[in-house]
Amino acid sequence: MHCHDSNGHSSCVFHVPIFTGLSEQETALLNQAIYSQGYKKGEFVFREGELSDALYVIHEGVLKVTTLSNAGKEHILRFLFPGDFGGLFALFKEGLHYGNAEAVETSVVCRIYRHDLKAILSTNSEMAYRFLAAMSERLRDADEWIGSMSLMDAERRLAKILLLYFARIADVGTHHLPIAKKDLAGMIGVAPETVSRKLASLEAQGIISLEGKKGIHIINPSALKRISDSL
Amino acid sequence: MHCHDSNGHSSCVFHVPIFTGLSEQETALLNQAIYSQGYKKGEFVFREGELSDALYVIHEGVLKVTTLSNAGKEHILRFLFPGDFGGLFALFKEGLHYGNAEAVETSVVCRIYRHDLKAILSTNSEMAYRFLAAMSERLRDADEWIGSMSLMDAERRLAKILLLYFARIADVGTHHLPIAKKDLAGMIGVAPETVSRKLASLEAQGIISLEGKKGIHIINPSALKRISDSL
DNA sequence: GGTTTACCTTGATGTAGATCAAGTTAGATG
DNA sequence: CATCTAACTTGATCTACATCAAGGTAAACC
Repeated sequence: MHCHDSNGHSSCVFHVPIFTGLSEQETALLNQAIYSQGYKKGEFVFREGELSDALYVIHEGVLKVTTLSNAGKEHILRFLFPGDFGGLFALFKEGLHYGNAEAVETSVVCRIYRHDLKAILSTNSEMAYRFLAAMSERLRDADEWIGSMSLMDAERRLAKILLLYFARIADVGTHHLPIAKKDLAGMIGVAPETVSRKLASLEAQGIISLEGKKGIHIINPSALKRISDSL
Repeated sequence: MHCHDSNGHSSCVFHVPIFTGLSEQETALLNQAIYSQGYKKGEFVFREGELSDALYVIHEGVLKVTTLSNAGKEHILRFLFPGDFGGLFALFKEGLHYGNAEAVETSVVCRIYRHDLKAILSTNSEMAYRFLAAMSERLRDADEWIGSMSLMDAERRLAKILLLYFARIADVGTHHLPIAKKDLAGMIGVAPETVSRKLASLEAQGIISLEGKKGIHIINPSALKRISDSL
């Protein structure tokens, strides 16, 4: 299925920074190469160990990317929001996916096959360059997170992840985290109980307020920033 | 200074996978664009916060890339060995370096300026594609390491880093780690004392043997593998 | 090559956070 | 809408590792 929105215009990837500034011809080419698919909550877009030859771009919804350790413990690598892309390693290294991508809520994901992407990249070096820039940014984020994991305590990491995700969430226009707290725990590498306690502590300090299971309101973002920067 | 080895042939980057398969003309172009510089132990190739417009490729020696937390605690992101490259973020995002690159021993580093690299990439899409592949591999490594940091204990992380670096070191042809143990500690995010104790424990189990300050011999790599994979 | 210095080792103590356990609640499901 | 179930909370205990402290030792430097 090709990817068009209700107006009949192409959609999916055209609001993604990497794909901006294409000529009309290239746009048409790219548009032809896009396949979209819907996923319900809990469904997998791809799984660890699968062979793949496509780039995945999130159009709607949220995916979580996880890896399983040999003993079966799950670790959450990242969440993907609209405009984010995934599956890079399997795409470029012609290898296997090293993570699972699971829909956290009903989602639409666009797919561009390697063959088509390669063709577009080879005629558009600006786009290839933007791709390199986007990947170096992701690499920077990963490096920063490695640093945080190794020298920040649970409270600081929590403050950091809250700021990080609410910055993304604010784009989407809601302050309701579509993420279970145990998943939050999985991301920052602590036990769910610890997240519970730390969130309660932040609420007691008046920095955030909690409502229901997934409702987290940031009352005082600069206090969070102070905590996460304090080391 | 342009970069030539003692035979008068171009060197530095031509044994680096990304730069293979260039035409004669492109090789000449690239060769013209390479500047090399020597660094003594302890000297910095670049520093956090500096503006930069070059790609750095390690020719000889070892660099360590570190970040400083706001409070001044150092974390080691990675070591760079001959053939590795660094400075990607500042290069592609036209931003500032987010890490310090320091020579761990006498080193030679080659530099390719953005302007020249861009020119070469734009006429050689295969090379741009190889660059993307190399970066996706580094991203995978970073992701894997984030997972390890969050769900492995000190002993497993130590086993993993030993295997990781000795695989690289073996290429270079020595089993003598050019890295102080406190730096090893900095990489895996534990206290130096813990590294001391865990190494002693591994030696007691007959898996490694220690000699002098930086001498670590891997006696039983598969035992290390078993430890690092056991979760 | 002797001296200096930073690195390393080993032991003792403290603590953040994991784990275990048991009760509570929100939201999914039919 | 009622029920059911997975997620969450809160408390008690336990442990791996950090931190503090005080020698020892290799390597770097003159």
